[in-house]
Amino acid sequence: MQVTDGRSLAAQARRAQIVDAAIEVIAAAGFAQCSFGRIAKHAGLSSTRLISYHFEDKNELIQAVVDTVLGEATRYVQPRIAATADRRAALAAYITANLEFLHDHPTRIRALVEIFAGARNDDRLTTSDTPRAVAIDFFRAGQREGVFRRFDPEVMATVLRAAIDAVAMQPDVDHAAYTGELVELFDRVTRADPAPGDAPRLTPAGSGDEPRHPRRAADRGTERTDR
Amino acid sequence: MQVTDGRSLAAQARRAQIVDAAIEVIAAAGFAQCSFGRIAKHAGLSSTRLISYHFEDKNELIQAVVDTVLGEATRYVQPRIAATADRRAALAAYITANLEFLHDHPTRIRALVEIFAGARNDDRLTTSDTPRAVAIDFFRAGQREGVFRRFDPEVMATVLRAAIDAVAMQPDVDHAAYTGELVELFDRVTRADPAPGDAPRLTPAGSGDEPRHPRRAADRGTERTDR
Amino acid sequence: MQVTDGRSLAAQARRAQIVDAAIEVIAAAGFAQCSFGRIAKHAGLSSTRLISYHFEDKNELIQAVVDTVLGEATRYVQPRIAATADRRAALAAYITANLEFLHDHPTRIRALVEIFAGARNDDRLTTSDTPRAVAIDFFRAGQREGVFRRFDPEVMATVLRAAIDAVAMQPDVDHAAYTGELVELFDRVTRADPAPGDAPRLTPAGSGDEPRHPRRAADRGTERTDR
Amino acid sequence: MQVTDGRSLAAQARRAQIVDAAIEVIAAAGFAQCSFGRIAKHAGLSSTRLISYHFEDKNELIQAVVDTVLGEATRYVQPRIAATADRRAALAAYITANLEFLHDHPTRIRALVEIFAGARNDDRLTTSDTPRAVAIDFFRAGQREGVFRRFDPEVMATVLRAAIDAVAMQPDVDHAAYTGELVELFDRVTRADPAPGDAPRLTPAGSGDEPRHPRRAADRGTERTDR
DNA sequence: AATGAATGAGAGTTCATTCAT
DNA sequence: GATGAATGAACTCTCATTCAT
Repeated sequence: MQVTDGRSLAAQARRAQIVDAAIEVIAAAGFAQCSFGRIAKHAGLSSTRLISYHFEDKNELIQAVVDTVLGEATRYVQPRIAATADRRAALAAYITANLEFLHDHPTRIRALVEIFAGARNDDRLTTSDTPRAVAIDFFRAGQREGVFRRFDPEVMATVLRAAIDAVAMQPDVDHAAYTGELVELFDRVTRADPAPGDAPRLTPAGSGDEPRHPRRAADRGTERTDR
Repeated sequence: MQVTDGRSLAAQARRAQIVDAAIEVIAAAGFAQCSFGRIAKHAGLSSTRLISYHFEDKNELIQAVVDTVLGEATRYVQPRIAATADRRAALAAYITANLEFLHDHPTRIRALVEIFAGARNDDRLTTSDTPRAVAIDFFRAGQREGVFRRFDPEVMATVLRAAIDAVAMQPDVDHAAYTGELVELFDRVTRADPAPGDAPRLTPAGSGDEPRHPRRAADRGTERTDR
Repeated sequence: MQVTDGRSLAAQARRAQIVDAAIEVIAAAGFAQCSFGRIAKHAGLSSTRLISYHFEDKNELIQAVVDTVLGEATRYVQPRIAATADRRAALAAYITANLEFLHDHPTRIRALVEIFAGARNDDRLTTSDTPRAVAIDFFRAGQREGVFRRFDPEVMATVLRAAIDAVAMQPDVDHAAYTGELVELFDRVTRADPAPGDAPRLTPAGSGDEPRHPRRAADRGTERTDR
Repeated sequence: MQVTDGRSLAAQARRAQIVDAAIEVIAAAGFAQCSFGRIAKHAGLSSTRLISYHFEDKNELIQAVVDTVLGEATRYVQPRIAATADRRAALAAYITANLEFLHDHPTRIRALVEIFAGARNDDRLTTSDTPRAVAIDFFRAGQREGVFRRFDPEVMATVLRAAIDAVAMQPDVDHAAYTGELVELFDRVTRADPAPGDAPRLTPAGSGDEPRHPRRAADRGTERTDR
């Protein structure tokens, strides 16, 4: 009976199975319809009792879904941002990676958005270090460096997250097209106004042209996390 | 028993009362918690029977909520758009009016967003002439006129609506600040790139400077509706 | 649809039926076993839903049981006390009437005692004007009049109520014997010590010998209520 | 693995730990809420399995609680009674010792009372030699000796136990005051009526004045046990 | 136009217990 | 001696809806 995080391997596997079933139910039928009964049926469990055995209550299950998907997304996005060399490339990479992950795992992200849309404050979901907060810090840093123009970082973060989340709920999406458009859009709207006769255009994410304001090591920690 | 739309005045008043109660419940507790029981209690009705008496089923009630709020918003926004003289001013007016209405009637818009976030396709909500569709047409027209640059109108419409709806769910919002930021943001990102030595900047909504491409009458009908 | 207390006659009858069934279940099986399911089965109802239709929740049902039985007991005991002419006779009448009611309606009182023994403070049972409080006031008044000796009224009230309630839970009780014994016991222990050469003995309740300290009208209100 | 009563020392310790946890849960939350789950959580056990491992079923656990507390109380009370020289002093000592133990171990006695109030006959609690039975024998013996007047020993025993148990459930009790009052009360109500010109008053427990009817050795065994 | 009464289905949660090891 | 996994039954409560007036 090997134990890793205070739970046996068997228990971890069961929890993962239940979490996966919950994700699929939420993505397919919505947060409101995500009952233990539906999850049990979807996962092929004999009774709902197995769910309440492995999770303290429904909140803990939903929290596990959030933590799982958020963790997966972070592990996907973070290295791609770390690989960039400047703010504008990092912003492009952030959008690109988010939409790629969303393209590869549409149900998981849709479940996440459903939960955030459907859960109330009294459900006590803990989303420490929310993606929006991370984005705000990122924009602030870029403004200090002079890479970004003077906009309200909170507003911009709200719009950025709203735009990405909206894609998750859109039924038939051309992800490549959306990616290009959003990268262009947010580059246009964040970059510092060029000095006359100087018009650097952002090339698509990953092209790796030299940044004018290379990111300092000190900033690295800030944008590691994403939604 | 005077009749206007197939319903007596008394019945219309009752329906309005119930719709208002539903709006308040949804805005306060979320779409998921919006049961007949809650609505009845909130409205001070002795039983839920009164609700199912005036509405065929829950879908019809929710549909009535959507139609009511959407109608109110349209009647608020549309004249403010019609009063503008060019596309860019119209876009600014659209954003401004939306956020103004949202500021004046936060619960009503929040209820709307909750419904759209929480309702599923199988709930058969008919949102003919959706705000997003209107926005798409608007952007297309602006591109034909040469006022807007070449972006994907569907993506832009998605982002525009997502940004506005996000404000509705934000807890403590400085509406004036958000308005200014969003107007600036969407002007920046939609306007055609200036020819060299030519840089018209959008002045705040309502300033009424002469448009370069006056809107044609033929377009008028299209953007009348909003969210 | 005649209405008396905000409820139709039919609803009142249903509630009474359910309350009666609850009383019988509690008396027979204990407070802990008093589930909606048991009550429904005992009352011959098709589902528990009928119970939760007529009562807001389980607390309200239990509260209704308490109010019902307490009301019945009060209506039985109070006139018998009012008919007495002095404190000592009133005390005897109080005990006698309590045990008589208990003899005639053993299940109802047993249900009451079960509830008070089994319910916790967080169940929010409101027993304003508790029998113990009434007894305390009664003893205090008797002491002021000089009829009762100097004992702690709170302790005496606790013992008096405990003694009566204990009878309710005793399986095979000779009520007549218990009545005589308790009357004698509490008379002995409460009456003022006689002056030398003066030994008034209490004759059994209802014998109607002249009291030394006739109760004043002003006191009448105090001992109206019983458990 | 040393064995004393058919169980190893380790097993005995575990059982004692579980019994203690059960006592605390019952005293704090009531008999109805005393589930294996609550006990396990309170005792810091990882699962309820440990409880059902050490106890055949719930009845055995509750029986163990009763035996434990009853044994403790007996070991506390019995010597204090044995140290007295006559019936009336013994009665005073009985009350005094009971309330002292109750004062020192309020949760344990409260748990006991909760169990007796909440448990049903079908729970098969064996309380051989119940405190009430002991008290009956005690009163009978005192009557034979002429120390106690002619009352019904069963009624008196019921009242005595009810009075003591009631103190256990009273929230904020002045134990010293209650002790004095109860001693005085039960002395008054049990003692033989004095012959004219002869008025022996009971002095507080332990004063050790010579009894008129010294207890015979044959009675000693009877009143050893208490509740 | 309005209402009371009733209902079956399903929600999450708790329960003591059994089967393994 | 101790434990994890699993389970069926029962719990209170909420749901939208139907049948009567």
